[in-house]
Parts: sequence; structure tokens; C-alpha cells
Amino acid sequence: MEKYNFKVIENKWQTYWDKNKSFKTSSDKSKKKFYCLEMFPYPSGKIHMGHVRNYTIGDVLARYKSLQGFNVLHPMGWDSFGMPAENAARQNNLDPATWTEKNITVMKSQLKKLGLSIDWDREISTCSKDYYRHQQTFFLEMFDKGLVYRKENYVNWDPVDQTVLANEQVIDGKGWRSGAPVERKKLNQWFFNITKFSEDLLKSLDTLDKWPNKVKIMQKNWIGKSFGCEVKFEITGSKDVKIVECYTTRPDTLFGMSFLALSVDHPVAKLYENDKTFLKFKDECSKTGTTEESIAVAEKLGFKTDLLAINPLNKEIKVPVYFANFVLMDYGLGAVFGCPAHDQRDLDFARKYNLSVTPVVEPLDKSGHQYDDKTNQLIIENEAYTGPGKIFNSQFLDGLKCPEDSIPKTIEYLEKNKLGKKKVNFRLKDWGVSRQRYWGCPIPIMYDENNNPKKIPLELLPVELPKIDKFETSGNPLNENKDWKNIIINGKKYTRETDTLDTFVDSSWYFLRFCSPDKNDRGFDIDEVKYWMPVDQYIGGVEHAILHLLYSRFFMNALSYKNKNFDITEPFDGLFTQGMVCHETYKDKSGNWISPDEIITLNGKKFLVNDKENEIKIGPSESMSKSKRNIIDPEKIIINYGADAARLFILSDSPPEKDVQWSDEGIAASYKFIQKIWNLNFIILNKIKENSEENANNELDKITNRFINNVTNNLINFSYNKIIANFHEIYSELLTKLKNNYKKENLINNYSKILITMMPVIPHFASESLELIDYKGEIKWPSVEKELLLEENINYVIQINGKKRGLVTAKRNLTENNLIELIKDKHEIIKFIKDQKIKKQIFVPNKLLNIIL
RNA sequence: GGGCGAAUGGCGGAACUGGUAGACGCGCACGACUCAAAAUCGUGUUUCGCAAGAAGUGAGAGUUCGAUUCUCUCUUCGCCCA
Repeated sequence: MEKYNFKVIENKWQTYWDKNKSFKTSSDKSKKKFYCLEMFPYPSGKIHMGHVRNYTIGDVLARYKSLQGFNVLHPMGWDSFGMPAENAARQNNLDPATWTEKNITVMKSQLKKLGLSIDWDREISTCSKDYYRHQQTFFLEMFDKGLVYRKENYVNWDPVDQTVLANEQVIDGKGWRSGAPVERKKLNQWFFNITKFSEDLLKSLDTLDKWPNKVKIMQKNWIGKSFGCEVKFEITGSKDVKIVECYTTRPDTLFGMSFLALSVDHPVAKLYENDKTFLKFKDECSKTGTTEESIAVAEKLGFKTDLLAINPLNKEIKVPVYFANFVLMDYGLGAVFGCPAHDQRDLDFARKYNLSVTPVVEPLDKSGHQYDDKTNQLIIENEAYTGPGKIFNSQFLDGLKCPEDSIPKTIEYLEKNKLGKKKVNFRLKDWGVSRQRYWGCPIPIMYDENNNPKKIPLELLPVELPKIDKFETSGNPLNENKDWKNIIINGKKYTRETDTLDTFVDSSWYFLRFCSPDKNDRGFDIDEVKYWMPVDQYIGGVEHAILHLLYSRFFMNALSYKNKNFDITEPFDGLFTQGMVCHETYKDKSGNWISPDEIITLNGKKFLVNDKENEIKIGPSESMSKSKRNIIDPEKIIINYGADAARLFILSDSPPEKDVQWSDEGIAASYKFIQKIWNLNFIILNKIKENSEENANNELDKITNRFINNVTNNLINFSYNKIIANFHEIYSELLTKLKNNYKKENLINNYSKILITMMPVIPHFASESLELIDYKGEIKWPSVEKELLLEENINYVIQINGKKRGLVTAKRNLTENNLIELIKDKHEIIKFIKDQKIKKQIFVPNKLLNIIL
């Protein structure tokens, strides 16, 4: 018996798989297909544990489906445009393409060392012109369909990175990379009209029954459908402005209105464009970001106008009109009415500017609220009441249940009197796709002398990124590159669009490209797409729950819009979101973060390797991050323990959807386990040589069958951690059972099934072991024989007054009376009954008997 | 503030539609092998108790013959949105 040499064996099988193209996708379309996809990585330099987890989970599924006989598509590619490449290029004075290519080479070889069953012939990279040229075609098609437009818009501007940030890239009002306070800036931007599909994107969430509920709810909230109405307010105090319309979801609180607030970009602002105080105020507003969060956090500021708004429900009431920093032009109509008693933001504003506060909704449950002694009316102090209740102080609305009766009644009144109309509103905004960046897909647009945008003619695609030798410290190098920027077509001069596309566009259709990666004239082959799509199982981090997934869903809607040939609107049939990989955090005496590599364990305590006096404080397990220095490098793990051990451990300790804690002890245990089953191989080999007469009928068949059944069920339910437990169980069970004698055929038959069942998780080990026992049969997922799962003997639980008092092992299908007879002479059970009368017996067939005294 | 989810030994976690709580792993203890150690193998390991037994799944109530599982209230933590 020799030691399991994972280095030699893993290399052997990886070479074999490579040479034989073992994972090449079959072109046989008569077979049932399974498209297994993990979110493709950004080529940042080397793989991290999150990748190991993500791709192991996917690989287990892909290999299982292959063994089951499915035609499996399991591809891999690179999300290779993006800012890190530019930053690295600036730092190291090189070309982003070179940096990216180098990283891809490294990471590809690392992924190969994990033994993933990937069809590398389908590898794609979004920064390659063979990929992005098709994206440019899609862009122009969307342009023709009216799904792309250009508008001047406020953006989150990062003054350090000199770029536009998406809302999610703004954290606490600061740029996610630079940490600089984000400014508001007006720029001409390209937009995808995602809001055209708001209703569709919302509705078809219901059809995604293999998605986690959590993700569907997050998308639903993000789309944010609300029912309300647009209300017309008459304005006095100006001859130029007579009416202002605003959107509200709470028209029933109109009687509590004490001001009207407008966005500084509202048309009414024209009246004040020469007013210095107003301009100063407007400038002040631009310092607040555009995210809902930054607006919520910022202090509420207003600029009082000399206008008054008339309450449409009671023309006697006139309230002041303000410009306010918390009202945005692109939500609703850029105007809101303030009802301080029932909206916290309005209340903060009203208190600041001494405006009246009139409550109009009375809580159903009076406890916890203050009331005026004399009038017995609700008093609002510093907290607005936003809950349900009964309307008062509101004339014809008084007494109505709020909100279910009061809102429809108000809208009905407003519509009847032509003061407003019912309106559905969405929180979702159109997708701004322009980035002032070099390393992205060029937008295939040019501008004529009058700055009118024109499509780049199809025959001139792709618009290739020019090579850049040197990066300036900031800004977009495309802007400065005159040779590239200025073009002449048919004798006419044009300048190119210098913005590039958001990298989320790249990842919105890559799963289509995988279906036919070599197709030249179009992004995909429709027949291939019709066969492979949708992705049967998509696996990735929950951090992409909203944007990437929503954008991909939108992209499918956009492609199928006005296109009879393309009818896929949902790209991902099944979705699985895996948890993060965590590790303990360490700090030395002085409070510096210490990496696990710098630590040695002595007598159960941890010390610095080069300073054994310095004891390490162990902190909580947190997701691996550079700043906390608790990163474990997968490459080192593969070198020291092997890919199979890494795969085994990353799956073993926690359910895949939850966070997992990486630990030295854990990976060591997985490594040892592989060694142990390797040793088991030789015990089996000896037994095969012995080839004895069997002495225990079909017990080996039974335990094998039970094992296959357990693993199969756990695979289907993504309970991969339990599969590893099943492995340990079958190991110790076999170890015991192998003391008995078996026939050669029986041993090979059962053990080969067990090894094949282990193949998805530890493929190198299982392949080598099958070869070792000289298995010549077909390699396919073993089927479960239902009859063999039924045990002859059952442990019947005997309860007395609901408490377990004993176990009786007996034949299955016993009756209640059989059981009673059986326990009569069992003193340890009978003693609890003594001479008490049995009131009642509860009998659950093949399970338990509960005796009530 | 709203939404979603979670809470089980020293630790990570099992327990299918209510029916043996703690599978499996880590850690720990003891034993075997060894001059010794490491490695390996074996045994044990929820708590209290010598034992019989009792208590026990974040806290409190409820439904039930029986609740980790269902219902209500509360506490803490996590994630998302604000």
C-alpha cells in the first residue's frame, strides 16, 4: 500500500481530461440539455477562496448532470473590462490589455488545477473585440428600437477617479474606490430604457420558482411599484406659473399639507435663475449625492419662494412653496407636498422652518401616543405617525379607514373634479450606461459637426479600443486621442463618442455567447440559443442579487422586443446564491492585523512566528479581506493538500448558501479523509483477490443503495455539506462490513458505484480509484433501487406520556397489538406503567407507540 | 424606520411533510503502538448525577398524546433597502 500522492494523481487526470477533451460539450441535440453556469470572474490577478467555493459548487452539479447522461454546457469566461485594469495600468505604466491577459493566464491555470469540468474551448473574454463587437451591434439595434437614448442628467461624480458612479458605488456619500465625497454633476449620458419593462420585470418574477425568495423580494423592492396619484396644485404669486403637479402615494393626507416642495431642477426654478440666494442654495444641493440614502441622511434644506400653493381639497388653505434638497426631478414629477404629521422627512423640514403640523390620521391603538387634554386630539412631537388609522380633520374624508378606504376615496374625488389622476409609479430608473473610462466597450456612436449623435455604420464595426502607451493620472485617455476620436466618413467629419459602456452590459448577455462562442457574424446562433437557453442553474454571490441579474433580465427583454425570432425573456431558470468564505481574524499585542501565515500554535495558544513572546488575539471569523489580512491563498492550499481536499473541505462545513469558515484543522481533516479512503481501496483490493463465498446475502447492496440514495437527495437539495457526511458514513460502514466475506463481482459492483457517486466532489481520487480496482464498466450515475431501501427491522419508539422510554427492534409492519405483546416482558419499559390504567394509545405505523396513562 | 432570514453541545453544523434531538466533522479526554514524540488506530464526549433518573434546541406563553419543527409576544444577531 502506497501513500496517496495527490500531486502525481491530480496532474495525471487533469492532463488526461485536457488531452481527451473530456468536458467538451457534445453537439448531440437529441440529448436532454443542462446549462450549468457560475458567475464568471473578473481577472483581478489570482483566484480567491470565493471562486473556489463558487466553482466547486457548480462543478459538483455539472459533473453529476453529466454522469446522469445530460448534455451539459459548463463554460468559463472572463469579465475582463473594468476599472482595476486601468488603475493597475496607471500604477505600473503599462497597457490594461497586457495586465488583463497576464491575469487571465494565471487564473486559468489555477482554475485548471481545481479539476473543474469546464469546456475550455468555449472560453470567452469580454475585453476581446470578438466579444464586444457584437455588443456594439446590440447597442445599435436597441438604438433603432428606441431602447437607447441620450439625455443630460445628474450623475454621482467621483472627483478623484474622474468618473460617474452608479448608485451602488456610492457608500455613505463617498466613492466606493476613492473614498472621496461624491458630487452631483450634469453630463450627457447614454441610457437604456429599462423602465419600459418595469411591469414585465416585476410580473415575471412570479414565474421564477427556482430562485431564492429573498432575491425575488429584493428585485421587487428595487423595481418599487407604487400606486398613487398626480395632484394639480394651483399656484398664486406669479403670473408665469399657474399650476404645479406632484405625485403622491398618500393623497388622503392632503388636509394635513403645510408646504409644497420642489426640486431645484423643477421648471419653476426658471423664475429664480437670477436670484443669487437661490443659485447659492442650488449649488449647495449639488453637494449632496443622488442616492436615496444620501438624501435621507443629509440635513433637510429649503429655499422659500414668494409663491403659495392652494390645497385642491380646500381652496381656502394656501401653503408656502419651497425648493428643497430632498426632492429629485427624476422621481415622480419633481414636486411633493409636505404633510409633516405623517411623514418623518416632512416633519423634520416643518420643524426647521416653523411650519404648521396638522395631524389627519388617528392611530387605531392609542397607547404610546400623546393626546391634547382639552381637544382630545393627537399631538405630533418629533415623530411622525405613519401607521394605519382613521382619518380626521379632513372634512369629507373624516372617519374613513386609512389607508384602505381613504386613498381610493380621495383619488375618486380628485378625478371627478379634474384635480388629479390615478397613477402607477416605479422606483426603478433608466440604466445609465456611459462611463468616462478607457477600459470598456466603446459606444458605437459618432457626432456630426452640430453634435448630433449618429450610429457608426455596421460595416465599420467593431469600434476598436486604440492601444494606449501611457496613462495620464486622471480622466479618460480616449478624449485626448485625436487620431482615434476624429474620423471622416464619406468626406464628412465626425468625432467619436469617447465614453465606454458600463461593464454590467458586458455581463448581461455573456451566457448567450457561451452557446456559440465562435459565431462571427452575430453575438449568438439562434438555434444554439434555443437549445441551450435558459441557463438551468446559475450560481454566484448574493451581492449580484439586484443589478447584474436585473440587467441580464432586461437585456433579454430588449433582445426579444420587436423580434419574433427571440422569445427568451428570463435568462436564468434556477438561481443559487452561495455564502462567503470566512476566516478567523488575528491581531498582535499592538493591535495590528496579522495574517494566518505569520502565526504559530504552541500549547493551544497562538504566537507570531518570529516573535514567540507575542501572543495573538483571536477575533471573530469574518469574510476574507485584504484589510483584515485573513486571506488564505487557494494556490497554497492546492499545493499542500491537493484540489480534491480543497473541494471536499470547501463543501463540508456549512450549507452552500451560508457562510463557511475556513480553518487549518478543517482542510487537514479533509486531506486525512482522502488518505483514509485511499487505504480502504487496498483493503477492497485484497478482498477482491480473496473472492470468497458471500456470507451475508445482500447487505453490501443495501448500504451502497442507501448511500446513493442519500447523496442523490442531498445533491438535488444543494445540501452539499451533508454529502460529505455521507462520505464519512459510508467509509466507516465499509470498514466494518469488510470484515465479512464477499464475492469479487459483488465487491467491484458496489464499490465502483460508491466511487462514481463520489466523483462529482473528488473527481481525481474517484477516477484513480476506479482504475485501481480495475473497473471496466460504464461510468454513469448509479440508480437507486427503492425496494432495497426498506429495512426488514425497525426501531420502534415506545413512549409513555409522550416521553421516550425504550426502543424495540422488530420486523416492519407490526400492528399496535403486536407491539403491546412485545413490550410486556420488557421490564425497563413496563416499570413506568406499573399498575396504572392505560387511558389511550397512539400508534404510528413503523414508527412509534405512545402510551397515555 | 421597513423587508427578509437566523438563533441547537466547547466550535461548524444534522434532524425529510410535528414522532429516538445532537448525524458528520473539528476540538478535547483516555487507551493502543513507541525508549519518547509526531503520525496512525481504538474508545468516549449536551448538562447535572456514583446511579436510578432529571433537565435540555435564544426567552416566555399557546396548540398537541407528542414541538428544534406550527401560532403569538419578546430578545439578540445577520443581510438587503432606507
